[in-house]
Amino acid sequence: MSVTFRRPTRQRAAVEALLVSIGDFMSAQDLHARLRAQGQSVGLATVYRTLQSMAADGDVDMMRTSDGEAVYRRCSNGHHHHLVCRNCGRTVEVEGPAVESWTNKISAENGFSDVHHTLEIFGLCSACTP
Amino acid sequence: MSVTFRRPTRQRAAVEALLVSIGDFMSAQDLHARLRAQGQSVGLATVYRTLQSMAADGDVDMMRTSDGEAVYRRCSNGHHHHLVCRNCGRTVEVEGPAVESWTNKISAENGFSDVHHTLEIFGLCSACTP
DNA sequence: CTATCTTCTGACAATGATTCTTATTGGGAC
DNA sequence: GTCCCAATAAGAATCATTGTCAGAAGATAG
Ligand SMILES: [Zn+2]
Ligand SMILES: [Zn+2]
Ligand SMILES: [Zn+2]
Ligand SMILES: [Zn+2]
Repeated sequence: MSVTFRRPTRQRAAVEALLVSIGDFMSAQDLHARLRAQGQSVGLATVYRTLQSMAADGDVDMMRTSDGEAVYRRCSNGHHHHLVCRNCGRTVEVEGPAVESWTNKISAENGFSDVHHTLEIFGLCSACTP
Repeated sequence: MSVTFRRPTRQRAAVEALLVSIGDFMSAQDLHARLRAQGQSVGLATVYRTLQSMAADGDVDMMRTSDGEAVYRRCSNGHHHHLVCRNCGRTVEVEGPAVESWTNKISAENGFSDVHHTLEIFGLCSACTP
């Protein structure tokens, strides 16, 4: 597992700190706007590059909203999935050993190797259920 | 189950026929280019609208590639997922009753209602394994 | 500390998928 | 045929994301 070295820079620290303080999924555009709003000057391209590297290093989790926009969140380590409220955006991390073994089994049965998967559940949380 | 009525138009028929003949995932842009190439004149926006309505009606299946582009495929009916070769694009439809019940259970446990989910598995098919 | 090498950054241009706008067309019910 | 309204075409507009490239700032050796 080669985790490329990253230089500790003001910008990287700012993005990470903001993600920690937010604790929820947020798009690169939003993060950039918030950094601007709090006076921190960080370029938009830098926010994108930083998030991509953090995601590659496994420091943040990336998912795509239903309309294709990438959103990032500071996550607990380890493989997991999300249960997302499509109304208020509240997110719950979930784990499913059964799902993991199923994907492995189905992959092997079909001769696929080096697999990974994406799984997201969308619905209405209790607070948003009418 | 309200399935809105759709007018049978030349364009809609052309998109559907092409999807059937291809039998694989394809982006709106690609479909449009192919229609053009075979002499059929169909507007790009029309291809988008048609695909969206077909997806809404459950006539085609939509998924997003890792870079966020939407791709569509004429699929067998019923809920299922895909095992996709990240090298050659070969796709296998898979079903997982265990996964379905797991998502329902986990949703209920967390007070979520009206849920749906996305699940895709990516890997290397046997032909593409080195 | 200074020189130097390398990576990171910022401003802005460029890309590319998707949607919007508006005038026009063509199913389909009568 | 005639009328109504959804469907379409063409192109402009939107908007997230990426590319460019010169300059800034860590790291490292001397
Ligand atoms: Zn909610
Ligand atoms: Zn998983
Ligand atoms: Zn393959
Ligand atoms: Zn499913």
